[in-house]
Amino acid sequence: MSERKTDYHHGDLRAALIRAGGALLDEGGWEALSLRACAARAGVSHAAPAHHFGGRRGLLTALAADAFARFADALGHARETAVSREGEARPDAALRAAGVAYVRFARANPGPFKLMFGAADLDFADPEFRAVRRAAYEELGLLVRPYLVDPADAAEDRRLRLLVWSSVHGYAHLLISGQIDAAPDDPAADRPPFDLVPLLRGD
Amino acid sequence: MSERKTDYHHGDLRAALIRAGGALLDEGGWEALSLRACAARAGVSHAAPAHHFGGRRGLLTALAADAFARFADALGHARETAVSREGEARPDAALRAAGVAYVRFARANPGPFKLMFGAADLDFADPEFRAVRRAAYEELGLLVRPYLVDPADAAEDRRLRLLVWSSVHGYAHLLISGQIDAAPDDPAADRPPFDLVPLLRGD
DNA sequence: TTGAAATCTTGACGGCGTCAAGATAAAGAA
DNA sequence: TTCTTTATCTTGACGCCGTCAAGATTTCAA
Repeated sequence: MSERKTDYHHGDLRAALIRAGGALLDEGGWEALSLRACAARAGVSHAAPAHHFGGRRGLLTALAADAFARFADALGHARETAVSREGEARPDAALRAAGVAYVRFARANPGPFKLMFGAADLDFADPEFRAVRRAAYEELGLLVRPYLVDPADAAEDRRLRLLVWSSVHGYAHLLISGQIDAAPDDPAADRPPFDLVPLLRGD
Repeated sequence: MSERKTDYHHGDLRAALIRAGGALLDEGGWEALSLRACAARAGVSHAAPAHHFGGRRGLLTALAADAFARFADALGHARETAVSREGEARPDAALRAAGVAYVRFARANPGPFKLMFGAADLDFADPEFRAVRRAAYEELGLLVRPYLVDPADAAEDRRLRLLVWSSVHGYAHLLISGQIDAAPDDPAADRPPFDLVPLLRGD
């Protein structure tokens, strides 16, 4: 349970606190995450986390950055390993697979997901947080690129990213917010109730 | 400032607390809303709000219900007063107007909006909360109905509601979550970067 | 070896949600 | 009217919280 090795100089306390915070995030969401509980789980004094993260805001931002990295990884993995089924173009398969991966991540990790997008007054100026958010946005760009009529048209690029992002994110967010009645363990709900491909081709 | 009339039996303390809570919601969001601050603003003792709402959860649920009612009103008003422009069908105008109204409400009332959809472990069993949420969902049904191929097809009905709801909600939520860089006072951002009409007709 | 810096602890402060007990006003019964 | 009951609101206390200052301990560089 306790991760400390000695009374002083834990060695890797920052990582241990991230792990402890992640566990608390999964259990009670970010609203219920306290620095003191996080410290207790890591086996250190109540004020230790503030030293590494500046305060609760800093810890939440670090946890959100960690979640964003895993999120971008999940999207990237889905895009790369997507297999085209009979007559399905490769970009179409990648897009659909990423959409499912997006929803699946949100459902499997509601705590981190709500933290990432719940606007818990995170520190948007934090360099690491900026970097992982940018990585996720570029994953989106890779998915949309094949559908651009003019790959150099930045406005079209932005519009297509927003279209696919908004629709998938909206479904995922409504789902985990309890607005849509779906069995929590029903894998069929992982698939958005609309097809992303015609949404992009339709213009 | 103080809304009380006498030391005891305020008379309409519940409504006064809703007003005070709404103001706090606009100022600092639901995360920063405390029963004690709400009580202080209404000019009553620190434990008074708990008596009327059971606790913080009850107050937040009541505030969310209040916000949902105003939200449904905004959508309904947009739908009813939508004017068709040269050659535009009436349902198309209503749908587009409601989409703009949805985003506009979210941007103008980020505090209530995040409370409504932020899944702040509200009391989803509360009768009033259930009623206003249902009213909003039925507003959505009125917008989508004209596009149903078979008005009796419940599955299609649900699918179209989810499509338009997801896309507009996703855009609105990404916007107020700071994920999309847009000037907070830019009215052009009220309009989703996609047209809802072909999204519904496209199938 | 020694001084400085980084790491973590200890203790305290006010604010918070919640509960129990009490005070006061309103409403109903006689 | 007076008495009793009920609803409303206050007071006080409890433990948990984030944060800060000060101290203790370890590491590291000079």
